[in-house]
Formats: sequence, structure tokens, C-alpha cells
Amino acid sequence: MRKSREEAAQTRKRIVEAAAREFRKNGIVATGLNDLMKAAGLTHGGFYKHFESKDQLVAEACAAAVDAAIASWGMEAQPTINAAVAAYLSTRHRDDPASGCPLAAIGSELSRSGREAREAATAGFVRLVDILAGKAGTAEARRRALVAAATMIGAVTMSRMVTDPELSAEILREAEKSLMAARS
Amino acid sequence: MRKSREEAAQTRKRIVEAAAREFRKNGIVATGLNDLMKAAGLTHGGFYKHFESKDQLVAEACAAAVDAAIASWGMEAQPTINAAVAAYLSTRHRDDPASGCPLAAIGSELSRSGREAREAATAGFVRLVDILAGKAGTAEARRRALVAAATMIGAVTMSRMVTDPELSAEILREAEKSLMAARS
DNA sequence: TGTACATCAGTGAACGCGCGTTCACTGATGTAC
DNA sequence: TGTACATCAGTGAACGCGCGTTCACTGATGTAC
Repeated sequence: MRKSREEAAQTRKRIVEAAAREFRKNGIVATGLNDLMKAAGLTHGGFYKHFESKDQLVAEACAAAVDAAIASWGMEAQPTINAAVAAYLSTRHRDDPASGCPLAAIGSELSRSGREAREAATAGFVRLVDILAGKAGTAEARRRALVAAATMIGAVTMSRMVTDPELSAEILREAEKSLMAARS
Repeated sequence: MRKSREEAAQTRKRIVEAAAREFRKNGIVATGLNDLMKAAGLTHGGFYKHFESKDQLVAEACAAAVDAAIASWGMEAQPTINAAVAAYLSTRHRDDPASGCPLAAIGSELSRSGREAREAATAGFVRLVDILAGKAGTAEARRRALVAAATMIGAVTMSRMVTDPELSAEILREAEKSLMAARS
């Protein structure tokens, strides 16, 4: 049942995209290849026709997740940086980790991942910082964007972790207020 | 080979402390009970004489990790809040996740953990915020502390994740500078 | 205080299960002439 | 353009392994009299 090259390329893409979603939703270690391939509409045996190992997929899925997340809540398409910050710190983003920022969704797991995955994650972090630094991108703007990125990632991670809904909302709200104030 | 109550209580404590370290070091899902019990100097079979499930241990270990971390780099013993912030954002903390803040080490995994673990983590987060808000603890101070905590947790998580050592150091440095400035 | 018995902390083998990975096989696709 | 053969994407069974959990057993500790 050989598939055409085009179909095979699409299948590969489908696996990476399914992985990007599943990893963000359930965590990297907790996601099995079997579930993953099922989510991509395939049986598990074919996995190694596309990837050398799970580690390789993690790296590619991480890169794809960054792209998908930036596209999904339109970080780059936002009219202003403030709008991008507000989108990141929204309850909508908090409640949908599967299509959100992988740095917030699987940040602590990524720090224990392989070299390639961490490099993809690093590139994603830098992209987020660049967006927050704005077009001008002075050294000072970049330094402030670095801190803003850390605040946003920490805030979303914590807003997902805490059991108190009010506290969760307050974390996002105060982080947003603080970053808006810092920019004006 | 029954042990005395006192010995049994010490064993239990030893398991929780080993778990707190191992979870922060390797992640929750990636840490097996077998390795865990070995780290506590026991065989795996005895685990269920002390705990009902791995989930229960995760919750207790999380609480213990918060206590241990606050004690370890002396957050509460620091002469000033600025000193506590500097300790948290130090490369020493970054390079020793096993005895550091669990929110930074396993934050994204905790958001997928059971109710009890998340409650312990929430309590730990609130304690960190309280420390950062200072003794006075006005509503405004607490709100600023909330954002500071998010920044610190995000910064340490990212500083561990990125592959570029310079960027890693810069994240910590800029976060510290930013928080110091905000407090003066 | 001494004796008899119940308790239970810790051991190590075993349970079923899902993990990441490998492999023989199928049959449509791609290639060579 | 048609035919013959090599390629290889995807299937499904199987590999060894470690997971969380259970259990029969041991023997020192705790309790009752």
C-alpha cells in the first residue's frame, strides 16, 4: 500500500502536527507513540518510516508548536504589541494549551529534553522576545522584552496550575496590567 | 522485619524527601517508583505500606519540595526581599533544580497533576507571593508580588531550557534588574 | 517483669499493561527500458 | 506508451523492558495478661 511522495509528505506533516498538539495537551513523557499515531489517523508501526526516534519528533513538534501558536492567537498579526500581550495572557489561551504556547505548556519538560528540542524551544523563545521588542528593537527594548516574555510564560503556567479560579484570573490580569504599564 | 513506629515514620519522611528531589530533577512522569524507593534506600514493594498511590506521594512531595526549597536558599531568612529575589534568580538556583523551587522545576507537569498536588503547589505559590509582598503586605504590594513571582518562575524555567548559555544568564540578570528597579 | 500472640514495616516475586522499537509483509507508486 | 521490476508507505504482530500495583512471606515490635 505504498503512498505517493506527496501523500507521504502530508502524512509526515500530520504526525508532527498531532504531536505538537498532544505534547502540549498531555505532556511529552506522558504521550505515547501509539496514541500519537492514532491521533494522526495511522497505526503505530509506520512511525519509523518518518522519524528516527521519539526524540527527533519532539524536536520537530516543538518547532511546529511555536509556529502554530504564534499563528493561532495571531501574535504577529496583532495590530500592537499590547494586543499581542493581551492575547497571550487571555483566559482563552490559558484554557487551550493544546494550541497555545509550548513554552508555557511544556516548559519544564523541555528543559529535560534532547539538544534539538531545546534548540527549537530556544528559537521559539527568541521569536517571542523579538515580537515583544517591536520593530525598532533597540537593545533596551530587547532587554525589557526578555523580562516580559518570562513574566508571560510564568503567568500562564501558574494560572493553569493553581486550583483557585480567582487567583488564576488575578495572575493573568495583574501580569497584563503590569506589562501594559511598563510599556507606556 | 517489622520496624518501630519511629523508624517507620522516618522511612516515610525519607521517601517523601527522595521523591521531592527526584521529581524536581527528572520530572514527575519520568520518575518511576522503583528508582524512587532505591533513592530512599528501600525496595519497591514497601511503597504501599506508606502511600495509597503515586498520586498521593506527588502531592506530599510537592508540599515538601516547597518547604525544602524555601529553607534551602533561605528565602525567608534573607535579610531583605531583594536578597530573596537575587537568590531565586541566581545561577546556583538554576543549576540545582533538585533542591530548588518546584514551581520552576515541574510547573507545567504540576498543572496536569491530581487535585491534591495542585493544591499543594498553589499553597507554595501563595507562600512565595507572601514572601515577596513583604511583612506589610498591602493589597498593592501583593498584586506586584504576584507578577514578580510569575516573572521569577518563568525566568528560571526559561534559563534552564535555552541552549545558549549567554541568553540563559541574560534572562536571569535582566529579570533581577527589572524586579529590583520595580521595588525601589 | 515475663510470656504469648497479634501487628505490620519491609522484602522480593509476580501481575497485567503500555512503552519505544523492530520486522515480515502488502501492494500501490516510481523507475528503467 | 507499455511492460517488468524495484521501491517503500503503511499494517499489525512481536520484541524486551519498566511501569504502577498486589501479594505471600519474614521476623522484630507492640500489646495483653
